Amino acid sequence: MRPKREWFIERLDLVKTLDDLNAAIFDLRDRFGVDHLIYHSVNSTGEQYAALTYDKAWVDHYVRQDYARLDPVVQGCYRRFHPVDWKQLDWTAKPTRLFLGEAVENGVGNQGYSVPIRGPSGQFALFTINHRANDDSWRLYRDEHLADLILLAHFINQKALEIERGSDAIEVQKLSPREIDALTLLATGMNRAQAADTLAISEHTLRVYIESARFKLGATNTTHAVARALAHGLLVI
Amino acid sequence: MRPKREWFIERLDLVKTLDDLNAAIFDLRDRFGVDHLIYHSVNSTGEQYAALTYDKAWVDHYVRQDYARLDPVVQGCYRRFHPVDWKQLDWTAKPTRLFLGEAVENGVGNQGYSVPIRGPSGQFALFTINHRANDDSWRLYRDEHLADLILLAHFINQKALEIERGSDAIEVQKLSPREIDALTLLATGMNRAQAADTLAISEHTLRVYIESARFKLGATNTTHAVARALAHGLLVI
DNA sequence: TTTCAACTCCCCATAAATGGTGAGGGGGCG
DNA sequence: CGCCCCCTCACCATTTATGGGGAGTTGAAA
Repeated sequence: MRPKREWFIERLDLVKTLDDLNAAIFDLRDRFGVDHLIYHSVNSTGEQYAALTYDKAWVDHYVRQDYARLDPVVQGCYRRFHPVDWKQLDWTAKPTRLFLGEAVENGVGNQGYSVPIRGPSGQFALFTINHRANDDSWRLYRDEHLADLILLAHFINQKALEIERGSDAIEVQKLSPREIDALTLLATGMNRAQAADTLAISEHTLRVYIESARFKLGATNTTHAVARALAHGLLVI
Repeated sequence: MRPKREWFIERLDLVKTLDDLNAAIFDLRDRFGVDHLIYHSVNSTGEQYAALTYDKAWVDHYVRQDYARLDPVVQGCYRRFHPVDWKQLDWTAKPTRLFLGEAVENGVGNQGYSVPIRGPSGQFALFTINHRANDDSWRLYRDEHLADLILLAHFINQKALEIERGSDAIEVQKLSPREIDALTLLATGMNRAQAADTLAISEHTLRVYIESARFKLGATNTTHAVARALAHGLLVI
C-alpha cells in the first residue's frame, strides 16, 4: 500500500489564501517538471479566477482579445466529459492557427493536457499542464502522471472553492415536487397544455406552480426560471 | 516515484461491456474491503445506468418507491461540488429516517462516502462506497483511500461512458456567436427588449437569432432552446 | 387546535412569443 | 465566381405568457 497522502495534497493543505494558491501553482509546476500549470475557473455568477504560470503580458493580451472564444482548449474541454490531450483538439481553423502561433511566441508549449471540472451550479473549471516536448516523451510523461494530474485538478479546485467560500452546499430556495415537475416538463420542450396533460392537472394549476417556482428562484420570467433551476442542478433533463 | 498505473485502472482496462463492468464492481468491492460499491448515472437524455452490489430486491424496492426523491445521498450530492461523507448529509426528516431504517434492514451499511461526477450535457453520476463500521475506523479508512476513491470514481465513469458510446465529444449543431449571446441574455433573465438593447440590435434581429438557435437545437420553443443550450454546456450564466 | 405549505382550480386584460413571410450586405470557402 | 453562413431589419396575424385578482381541501407540524 502506498503512502496515505500524496505530496501535492500535503502542499495544498498549506494553502490558506488565493495568493498562497498562486505561489503553490509555481511550486507544483516545478515539482511536476512542466513548463506551465494553469487553473482557471468560472463560478455560478460568472466570476472568473485564474492561478497560472504563463507570462502576465500574454495573459492580459489573451483576455483583451477574448481568445477564450476561439481557444480550442477552452472550447473543446467545455464540451467534453473527460481529460483531453491537446493533440485531440481541433486546431485547423485559420483564426485558431493564428492564435496558436501567437501563443507559442509567448512561451506556451506545444504539448498540453487539460482536465475539465464541473460543479452543481454550472461552475466550470479547467486545469491544464503545458510543456515543450516531442510527442513520444510527452506521451510517456502523460501516461506516468495521469492519475496524479486528475487528483491534482480535483484538489486545486477544492482548495480554490474552500478559499472562496466556506462550504460548497448550494443555498437555494427549495422547490416543491410539483414545481420541479412543472419546470422539468417545460425544459424538455413541452408547452403548457402538454405539460398540464402529462401531470393530469389543469393549465391554471400548472401556471400556479410555474409562477411559484419563478418567485422562489428570483426569476423574471419562465425561461429565466428554467435556466436558474438547471444552473442550480434542480432539474434533470 | 510510484508505479505507473493503479491496479484498479488495470482492472478497469479489462472491462469491455456493461456486464464486465458489473462484474468488476464486485471485484473492486472485495479488493477495497467494503460492504458495497455503487456507480449510478443519469445521462443527458435521462436514461439511467447502475452498477452496484446491493441486493437486487432492495434495488427494485428503492426504484419502485422512487426513494431517490428523498435519499439524502442523492439529494445532497446533487447540490454539492465535492465528495461527501454520509455523516455530512441531512438525515433528520422523518421520511428520511424511515427510509434509512429500511435501507439498513436491507443490508446497507451505516457509513458511506459518495463522489458526484458531472458531464458537459448535464449528466450526473454518483460513485459510492458503503460499509458497516464504527466512526473511528471509518475515518481512518476514508483518509487512507481518499485519492484512490476519487480516481476510481473517475475511471469507472469514464469506462461506463466509453462503453455507452465511442467518444465523449458532444455532437451538437454549432450556434453562431450572436445566437449564443441571444440565448445567454435570455437565460440571465432579460426580456427581449432588454437583450436587444444590450446587444445594440433591434428586437426583430434578436428574434432571428433566437429562432435560428431554436431550429439548430431542435427545440420547440425559446424556453426549451435555452434549456438545451444550458444542458449542452453552450451557455455560461 | 391552529397555522402553514402543497396541491388543486378559475377569471379578465394586456403584453409578449410564435407562425409565417419578406429583404440586404459582407466575408469565407470550395 | 458562386454558394453559404452570419449579421442585420421589417411586417401581419394568431397564440401563448404574464399581470393581477379570486378560491378550496388536505396533511403535517408547532
